[in-house]
Amino acid sequence: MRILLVEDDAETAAFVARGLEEAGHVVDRAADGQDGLFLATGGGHDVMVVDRMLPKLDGLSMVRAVRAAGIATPAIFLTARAGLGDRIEGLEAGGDDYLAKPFAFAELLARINALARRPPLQQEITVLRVGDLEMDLIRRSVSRAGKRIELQPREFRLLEFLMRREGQVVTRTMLLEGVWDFHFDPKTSVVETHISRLRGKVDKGFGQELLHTVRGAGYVIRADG
Amino acid sequence: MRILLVEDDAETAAFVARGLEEAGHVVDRAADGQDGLFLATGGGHDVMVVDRMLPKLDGLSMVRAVRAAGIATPAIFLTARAGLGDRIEGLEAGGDDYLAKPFAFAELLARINALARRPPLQQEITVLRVGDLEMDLIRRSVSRAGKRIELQPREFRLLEFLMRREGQVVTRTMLLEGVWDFHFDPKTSVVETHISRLRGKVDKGFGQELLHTVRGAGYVIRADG
DNA sequence: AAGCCACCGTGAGGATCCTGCTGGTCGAGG
DNA sequence: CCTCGACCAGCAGGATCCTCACGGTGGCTT
Repeated sequence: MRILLVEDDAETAAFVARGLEEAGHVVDRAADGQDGLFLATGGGHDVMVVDRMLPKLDGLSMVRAVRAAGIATPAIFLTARAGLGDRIEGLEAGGDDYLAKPFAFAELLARINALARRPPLQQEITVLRVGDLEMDLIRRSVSRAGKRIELQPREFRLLEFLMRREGQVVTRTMLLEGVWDFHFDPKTSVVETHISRLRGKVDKGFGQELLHTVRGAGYVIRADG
Repeated sequence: MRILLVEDDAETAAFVARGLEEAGHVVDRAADGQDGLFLATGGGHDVMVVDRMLPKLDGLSMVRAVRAAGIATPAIFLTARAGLGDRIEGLEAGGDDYLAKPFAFAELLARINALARRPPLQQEITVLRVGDLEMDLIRRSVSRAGKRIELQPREFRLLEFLMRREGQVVTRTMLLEGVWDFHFDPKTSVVETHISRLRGKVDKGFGQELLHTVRGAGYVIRADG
């Protein structure tokens, strides 16, 4: 999930960002309302987490402006104050939820999940399968033909990205954005290197190959020939 | 889709161009506004992606000039700055959209599709069919009578070009421009060679032939006799 | 605080694959 | 039967990709 975090206090921002990333989300950050507005209007976020007090453009106005731009991304406000009046103001501005600092991180996560309208744990996809390859997202474990495979964090993200798009060709650019969060060309063979490592663990020694390269385009994971 | 990219920073240009090409588009590049204007007035582009800051002729002026020349090709501006004023200026100059650097490439792609007035993702044509031959543009896969066919990048583009024009005679010149991006006659039999290879994979072994030669004119793909 | 270790990106070298060209052959049309 | 366009197998240059070893970094332990 892609989350926009707009928070000026560096410490809080770092804490929240880290927590969200550990939970497997991609986090875009902005330190003031103006930057936040711009990133938000770019769209593509599933949720935005916005501090109410921000330099340049306060959180309330920011979300109002985002809504005016026709963006419906759900918003959660963070605030030092916790009065009822504040809450009403926030909702009127187009916010969807409200959290008073200091807050329990777990609660933020829960609300984010709720807002993104994900069935809370019930129907959620927790196991990806491609052929005899299995990935359990909760246990963070991977196995093929019943045999456990140890993956590094980056390798895991890479494989997850591919498996979620089984059968589709995934371009290098998509991988750099989705797995590395690079928005530029590193001009090195990062992707190839990790694909190679992944192959060593996932394909080598098992009869059928699952990771296929599509020259000039990218990679696919696929069970059939 | 044919896209004109006008960007002076070589790295950014390379990254964007590569991403677009991976996504199956044809990219024409210019490094300054003057060249950009020249290429744009040539027409034939579906979208142009223009940096605002360019040598010789800035992006804004360039697009204004293109519009003055009666070319309506939709334009997307790229910019380092992110102010609202800039956005307005851009729209006034005849730009259709606006993207602040650094931007997520996926977003650029989405906006390009939006501007080209493509049905947004839902109704998009992703599968081409001619007789029992099928091409899935997202999966980049081709199959005939249910049997998977492996195609090289150039072969894929060639077949796609033909299938999009089912029943129409496609001339050698059209192919050279649309598939090879050649704007001159190579005076060799590139086209014939690739048609031949394509036949070997697509027609050979299946009863009915789909690729037909039209002597002195070009080629057609057609299911019936 | 120092040292160790896991993880990851870098860059080079080499393997592999793709593709355009050549030139001989085929076959349609006149 | 002749001519010209089309076909296609084989080849080589070059682009792309794979793999490996190395070193930096940051986290963790002692």
